[in-house]
Amino acid sequence: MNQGVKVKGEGDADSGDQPRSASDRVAAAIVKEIRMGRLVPGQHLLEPELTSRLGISRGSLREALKHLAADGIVTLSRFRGAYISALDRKAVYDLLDTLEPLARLAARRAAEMNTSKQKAKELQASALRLEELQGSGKRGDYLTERRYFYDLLIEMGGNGELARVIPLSRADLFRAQVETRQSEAQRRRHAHGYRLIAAAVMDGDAKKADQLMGEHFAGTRETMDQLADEVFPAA
Amino acid sequence: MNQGVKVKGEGDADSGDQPRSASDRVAAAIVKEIRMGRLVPGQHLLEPELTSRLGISRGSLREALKHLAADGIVTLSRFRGAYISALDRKAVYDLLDTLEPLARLAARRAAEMNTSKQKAKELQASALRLEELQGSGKRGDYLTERRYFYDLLIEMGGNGELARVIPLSRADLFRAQVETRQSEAQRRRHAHGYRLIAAAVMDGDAKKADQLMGEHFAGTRETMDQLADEVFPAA
DNA sequence: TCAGATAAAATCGTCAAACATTATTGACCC
DNA sequence: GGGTCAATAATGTTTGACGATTTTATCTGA
Repeated sequence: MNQGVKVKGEGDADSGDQPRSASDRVAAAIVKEIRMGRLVPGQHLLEPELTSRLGISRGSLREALKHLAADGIVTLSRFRGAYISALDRKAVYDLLDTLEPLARLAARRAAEMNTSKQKAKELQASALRLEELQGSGKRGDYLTERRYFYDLLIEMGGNGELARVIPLSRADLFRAQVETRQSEAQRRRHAHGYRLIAAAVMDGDAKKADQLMGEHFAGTRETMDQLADEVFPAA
Repeated sequence: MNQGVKVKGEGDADSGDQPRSASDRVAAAIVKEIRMGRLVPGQHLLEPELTSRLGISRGSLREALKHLAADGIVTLSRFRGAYISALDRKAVYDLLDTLEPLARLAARRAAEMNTSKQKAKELQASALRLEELQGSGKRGDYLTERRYFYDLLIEMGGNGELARVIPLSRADLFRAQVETRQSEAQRRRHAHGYRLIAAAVMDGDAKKADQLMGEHFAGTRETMDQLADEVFPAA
């Protein structure tokens, strides 16, 4: 059996530099617009409007929407179209419970793979930028930098599966939804957590990086507990 | 800003009973064929062949392939098409590292939510079927039952995010790749692990369910260590 | 005026056909 | 056998079409 099947593994990894397809570009554009606040949770995405604005065909757009729906960023409803997902309180806690062990794994692995001090420095630089951007009012820039921080952390760990699975885009959505509703102190604590984590990674202290990420999530849960119900859509 | 945006949350959850789209059916069909061994890792998926065999248009097929690529089940290479992903050794260990904390979370939550004894019994029944199917030679049936076991475990936990994130289909792919290469003892241990987990869930012993799932993964890693290199594609 | 029924418009899901771009194949030549 | 180049096949993307369904607008009657 299986005669003459050409095996194409994953090690090829030529997927990094090949030009992205139209649907990938569209998906990235939509996630970016969410971070920037131009698309808000609950918003209805109309195919005619998007195809004309982004200059692509319906087919490519639908591929992108399918992708985003798989990531949980948009919700597809038959014959009613695509909506930017809105996370209710339970969905947020579920997201945090799921994201936490993955983020801790990422932090641990990044600290263990301390081969590249270059990347670790970049991580610290990103953490510093986060503390600067926090409170500057540039919400979109803060969220974009935060996403970069996580992408870097995961890349450092070198676990390709984690990079595929960890719901960072969904976390973007969650952050975009609650970011403006937090107090100054809450925002400051959040940004400061990243600097502590980056320092532990730089030190190669995997156990501490893991623990700090856990405390970071504990802080986020505390913040969520304090948020008013109006932040979340009706259950 | 954001004037007049109708908020559509996720609580609606009417997505359960609405008829599946063509692309969803196709994606499910392909995953099933992988479990059944009719599609093997590394195999090239040709659009003309699939559209005619499955009776759908190219557009719908491409949506399905995009979905599967997001799940890491097929690898898309520009202008060269879709291949069933082949996991090399590192990818397998990465998958196990990522999957383990999620599976433990699922087991813990399922044990905590011990409201529905009905579901717990179903879980135990599934575990029993797994021990029967193990060694029966019905590889496809075993993998399908195993997938059902995990789906049930996750559903019991009630964490929707976990259900979206956990890479079960990728685990299916991994299992399909190595299942026939395991020894009788390895297969028996694997199947038996599920029964122990189901029992802990039934008892509502979250800590034990978590720990047992961890041991289950330790066993799987041990099995992987013992497998020959020929099982995996060239790095 | 307003609630309910009806018609019209808009939108989605799917398919079919077409064209441009790229990879693969195979003939040809040395 | 190895290399060059045209023919072939497959993919990426677009456009147009049609039925199904939802949403919006209009009309009616109380």
